Amino acid sequence: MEPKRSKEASGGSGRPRGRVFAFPPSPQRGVALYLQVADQLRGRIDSGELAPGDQLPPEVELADGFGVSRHTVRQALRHLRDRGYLASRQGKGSTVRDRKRGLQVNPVIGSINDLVQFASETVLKPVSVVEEPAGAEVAELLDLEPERSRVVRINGLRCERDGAVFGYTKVYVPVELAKGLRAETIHSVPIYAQVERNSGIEVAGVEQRISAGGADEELVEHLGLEPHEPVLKISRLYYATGGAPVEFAESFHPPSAFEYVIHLRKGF
Amino acid sequence: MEPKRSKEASGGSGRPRGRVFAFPPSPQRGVALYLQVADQLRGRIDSGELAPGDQLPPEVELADGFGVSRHTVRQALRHLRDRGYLASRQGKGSTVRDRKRGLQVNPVIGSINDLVQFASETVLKPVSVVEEPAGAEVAELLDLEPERSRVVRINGLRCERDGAVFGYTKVYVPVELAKGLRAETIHSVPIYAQVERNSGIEVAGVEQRISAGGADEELVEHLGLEPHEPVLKISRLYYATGGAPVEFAESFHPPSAFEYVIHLRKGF
DNA sequence: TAGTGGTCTAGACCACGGC
DNA sequence: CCGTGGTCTAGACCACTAC
Repeated sequence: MEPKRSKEASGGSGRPRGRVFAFPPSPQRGVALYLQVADQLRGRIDSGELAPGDQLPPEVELADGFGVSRHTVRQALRHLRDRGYLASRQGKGSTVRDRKRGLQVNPVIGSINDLVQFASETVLKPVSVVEEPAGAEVAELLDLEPERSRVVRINGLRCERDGAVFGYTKVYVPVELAKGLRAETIHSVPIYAQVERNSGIEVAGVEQRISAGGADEELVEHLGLEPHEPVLKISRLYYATGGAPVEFAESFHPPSAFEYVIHLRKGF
Repeated sequence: MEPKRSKEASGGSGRPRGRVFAFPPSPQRGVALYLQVADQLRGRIDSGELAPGDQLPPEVELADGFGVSRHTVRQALRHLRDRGYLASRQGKGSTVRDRKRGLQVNPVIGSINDLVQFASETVLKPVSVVEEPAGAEVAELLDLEPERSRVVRINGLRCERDGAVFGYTKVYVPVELAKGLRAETIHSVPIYAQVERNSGIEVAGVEQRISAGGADEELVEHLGLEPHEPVLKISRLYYATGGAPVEFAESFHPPSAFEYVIHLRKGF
């Protein structure tokens, strides 16, 4: 017994005790233990120390190595499994999965939170920000008058936090809703979130259409592709509670750098 | 202590002891306790006894009512949360979600049932059915031994009921699971459904990866595309309850003929 | 038979939300 | 301050896989 530890963080933080898989410098306080464990493992995966196909040590061994209980290790593994990093099979073990950069729509529900999560893990590096008349297609989608209505268009590179580019995005926002858009925060704060905050309009949903296309000059230039090279095209229409469109975005991704993963499970 | 229970099922099954939320008739043996708890709760939700917006009893109370530990209750709640039935907030409690609206309805494909629906509305016109050794990639995905294991491969055209072709599909099934596959029914009965029926294995989920690629000779021939023309590529890995892969399928669609639409709505 | 993940219990402290 | 979900420990048995 005696689960006492006189803790300070959520549920307590760890004290190094194990060996091989222990926390290197010092466990962060204030962060859930299982997240620290998951981060450690994810780091080993991202760094290539654990390659796709590799088998993880048994849970009990991990628990011992990290100096945590097996339950905590399992929580960490579940976290990584949910995010596509691992696969586990009873009686066999857990193995590292091949995970391209991509949007994971998880368990069954693709909630908008997945999108938020995804956006917060990536960076939009603006290439151009212009105000212009809405073209026919954009006007149609945003419920504006073609040519007469004006939109703010933001083109930029989709990057990982480490700078790796995995896509090119064009975002269209009606000028009226783009008032408070700050160029300085575009790279880190999702545009739809800024629009939400500035306009008071709440984004209630997103309609995504996934298709394929060939690279045009713009993509060739910014993504270093060959002309007409196949790219994954994802267009998103954000709309407010009443159904009014708020923002339209098109993203283009080289298939080698991005994959859209959807998990469907048999419902009840 | 004394966690002994001399059980027969996985981790033991429950014995009615609680009151309000106890198991009515008799808990099924052989089914995980947390699934039985989840089923009970889901029943109350589906029947309307627990309506959207309603708050669930606290976890400790549920645990007491069902006569299980809080951990088991939490596992059940997580199960339901993952499936869009519930939302939980620290300090507040768990509430029933409006699953109709809260879940992204996907006009094309959204849950596994939509996939069934989709498959039943379309036709697979077989071009070739062959038995062959599993290649490296397919063996990896289906958890088979490369070259030694054999698979049945079915290539065919995806058509609307009216005959319009909108894609090309390659399906791989381990020979052991393909025994009862009848060529005559391939066009109308989804292959995974036939595998299910013949093998007794139940498909529990599907992992879909959406990407883009260029048309190869096979696609040029059967879909009438230009070489290297961009196509939408969707790979599906069907797996059974334990996670064992059952079937792998690759579909290729010209962007002009097929679009993947996903609708996300703001949950809590 | 041994190893590994899956399930379960009993009990405890912490953080958040509202009173 | 209290109630509720979130996290964590320690220990145990079961089921599936492979040897």
